Amino acid sequence: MTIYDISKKAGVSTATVSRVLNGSIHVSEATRQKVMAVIDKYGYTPNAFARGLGLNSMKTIGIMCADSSDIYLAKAIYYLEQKLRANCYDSILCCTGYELSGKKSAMNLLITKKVDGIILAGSHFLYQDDRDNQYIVDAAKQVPVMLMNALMDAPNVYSITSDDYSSTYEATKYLLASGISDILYFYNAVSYSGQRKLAGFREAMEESGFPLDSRLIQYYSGSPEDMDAMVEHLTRLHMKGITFHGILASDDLLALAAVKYAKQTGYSVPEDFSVIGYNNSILVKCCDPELTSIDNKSEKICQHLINTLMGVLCGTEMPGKTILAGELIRRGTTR
Amino acid sequence: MTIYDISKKAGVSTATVSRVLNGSIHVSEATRQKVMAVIDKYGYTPNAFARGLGLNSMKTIGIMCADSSDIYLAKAIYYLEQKLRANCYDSILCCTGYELSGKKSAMNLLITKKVDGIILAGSHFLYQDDRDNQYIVDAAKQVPVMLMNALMDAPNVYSITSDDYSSTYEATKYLLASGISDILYFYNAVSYSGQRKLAGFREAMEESGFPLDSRLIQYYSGSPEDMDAMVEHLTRLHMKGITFHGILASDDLLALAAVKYAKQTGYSVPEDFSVIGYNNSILVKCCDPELTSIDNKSEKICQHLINTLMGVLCGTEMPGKTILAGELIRRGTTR
DNA sequence: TTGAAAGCGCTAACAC
DNA sequence: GTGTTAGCGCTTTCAA
Repeated sequence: MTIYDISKKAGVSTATVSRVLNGSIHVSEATRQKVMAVIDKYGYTPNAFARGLGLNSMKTIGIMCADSSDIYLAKAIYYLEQKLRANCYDSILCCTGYELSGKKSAMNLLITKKVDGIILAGSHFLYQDDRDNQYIVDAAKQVPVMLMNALMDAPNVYSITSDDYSSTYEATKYLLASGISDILYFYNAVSYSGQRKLAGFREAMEESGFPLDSRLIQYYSGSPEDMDAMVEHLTRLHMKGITFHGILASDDLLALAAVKYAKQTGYSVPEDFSVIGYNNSILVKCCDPELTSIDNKSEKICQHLINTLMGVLCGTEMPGKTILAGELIRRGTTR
Repeated sequence: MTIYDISKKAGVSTATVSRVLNGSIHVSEATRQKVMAVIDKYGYTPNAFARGLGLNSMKTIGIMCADSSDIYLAKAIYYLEQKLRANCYDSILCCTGYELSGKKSAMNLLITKKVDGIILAGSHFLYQDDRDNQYIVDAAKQVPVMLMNALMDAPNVYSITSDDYSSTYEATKYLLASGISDILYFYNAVSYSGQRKLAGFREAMEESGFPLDSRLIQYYSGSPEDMDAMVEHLTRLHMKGITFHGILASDDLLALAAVKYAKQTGYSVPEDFSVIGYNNSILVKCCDPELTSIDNKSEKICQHLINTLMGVLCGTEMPGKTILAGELIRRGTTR
C-alpha cells in the first residue's frame, strides 16, 4: 500500500494525499475527508524511508552510553527517551562500552544512519587528551552533539551537567562540620565528572586546613558489580593501619560497600562512621541505615538537555553550557 | 556527497560504486582500489534512507520495554543491544510505560519506522484477556515479534522465557525442606511470568500438603521504588497477627524489603526468618546478609532470543517457544 | 485547491 | 567485470 494506491482509490493525486498526510492547510475539507476515509479503510501508513529520503531526517536521535545497565545511566536513558518521544522523536540506543574505539564506531554508525542529533549520556565520553575528543568535534560538524554530565567547548556541542565540584565540596564540608576530619574519598571513575568530584573534595579539605593524605584518596579499579572486591579494598587499607571515620563515595554502590566495610570492621553507622554516596539512586533505600547521598538531579538534567536539543534543531540559539546545582539528601549514614 | 559524485570522480558507474560499497565479488581489484581511494578521500558514507528505500530495511530492531530503568530490564536491554550490534543490527528503544495504550502506539510507531523485528522485553506485554493481546498478533503480521519472558501462541511470534513456574516451585520446596512452612508469597506484578511464579509457589505448597492461606499471598500495589511502603505492607500484616517465617518474593527489591521487615520486627535472618528473591540482580549484594535469589539466566535468554530472531530474519524455521531453566543461588538469607 | 512531474540516493536486473 | 536504467515511496515546486 503506497501513496499511489491511496491516490488512485481516492481519485486524487499523490500530491493531495501527501498534503492530507502532512496536515497542509491547502486542501479542501471535502477532499481531506475523502482521502482520510481511504487511508483509514486500508490502514495505510507512509513509508518512513521514502519520507526520510526526501526530508533527509527521520526524526531520530542517537543516544550513546557506555553501559545502559548502569543504574544511573539506565534512569537517565529512561528520562531521555520519554522526553524525546514527547517531542515526536525516536531514539536509537548504542551501548558503546568503555573503550574509545567502541565510541568512535558507534558515533560513525549513528551519523551514517542520519540521526538528527546525538546525546552522549555520561561523562565517560570525554578524555583528558584533547586528541581523543576529536571524534566528538568531528561528529558535531554533522549534527548537534549533546553532552550529559560533561563539559566541552566546541561548535555545535552542548553541555548540560550537574555541578559535581560544588556538590562534593558541600558534602565534604558537611562531614567536616559534623566532626569527622579523617575522610576517605572512594571513587572508581576518572571521567570528567569524576575529576570534578575529586577536585571538590580536595578543595574543601585544603580550605579547611586539613593536610591532604594521598592514602585517603582511593581509586577502586575492579568491576563495578563486585561489591566484595570494594569492601576488600577498604579492609586492606584498614589492615595497613590507615584510619578514617568517614567515606565520601563517587557513587552509591561504592557507598554501600563503605557501609558494609564499616559494619564489618565493628563501627556503628552513623555513630562512629559516616558515609555519603552519589546519585541518590534506588540503592539508598537498600542500605541500613538509609544512605545519605548527593542528588545530581538527573531528570532535571535530562529535561534541560532535551529542551536545548529541540531548540537547536529548530534553529534557535541555545546556551552551550548549562550547569545545574546538586543537593545533599541527608539520611541515616551521617549524623 | 552522493554515489553519483563518487562514481564521477572515480570514473566508473554508480553501479560499480554500489558494488564496492556492498562488497560484491564482481569487481576487479583494481577498480575496487580506485573507488575506495575516492570514497576515503572524501569521507563519503552512503545515505541510509536511500538504501532503506530500495532494500526496505534499515537493519534495525525495535525494543519495547515498559520502563528501561527497571534494574532487571536495563540489564536485558544491554544484552540485547550488544548482541544485536554483533549481528550488524541497530536497535530503537521504546519505553512504553505500563498502559496498554502506550504499548499499542509504540508498536505502531515501530512498524511505521519499518523495523525488521520487534522485541517485547518483559512479561508486562501479555494480558489475561486475549483481545488485549491482539496488538501483538497484528504486529506479527508485518514483522517477527519476539517475546522475552512471556509465552504466546501466534504465527510469527517467538517466545523465549525462563521457567518461572519451576523456579518458584523449587525455591518453595527448598524453604519447606529447611523447616519453614509458613511462607508468604510477596509479589507486585500480575504479568504472565508473575502468574507463572505464583502458580509454582501454589503447586509446591499444595503438593506438600500445606493448606493455602490466602492471607499469605500478598500483592503489593505501590510504587516499585518505594521500599518503605513495601516494608509497611508487611508490617501491617504482622500487626494483624498474620505470622510467617519465610518470604518468597517475585523480585529482589521486594525481597530486600522483606529482609528489612524481618530485621525491624526482631527476627534474625536467616536463623528465624528466610527470604528468597528473584532475578539475582546486583541488589543481592546490597543486602546484609546477602540475598538468596533465583537466577533466571537473563543473558542466556537474550542470547537465545537474538539467535532465534536472526534465524527468522534469514528465513530459517525456528522454534516458536524456548523455555530455559532458572537456578536458585543460595546465599545468606536462607539456611 | 489541485495535479503533473522532478527529484531524493541507492540497488539490482539486464545488457554488453 | 562494468555500465545503463528503472524503480523504491514520498515531498515539493510549478502550473493550471
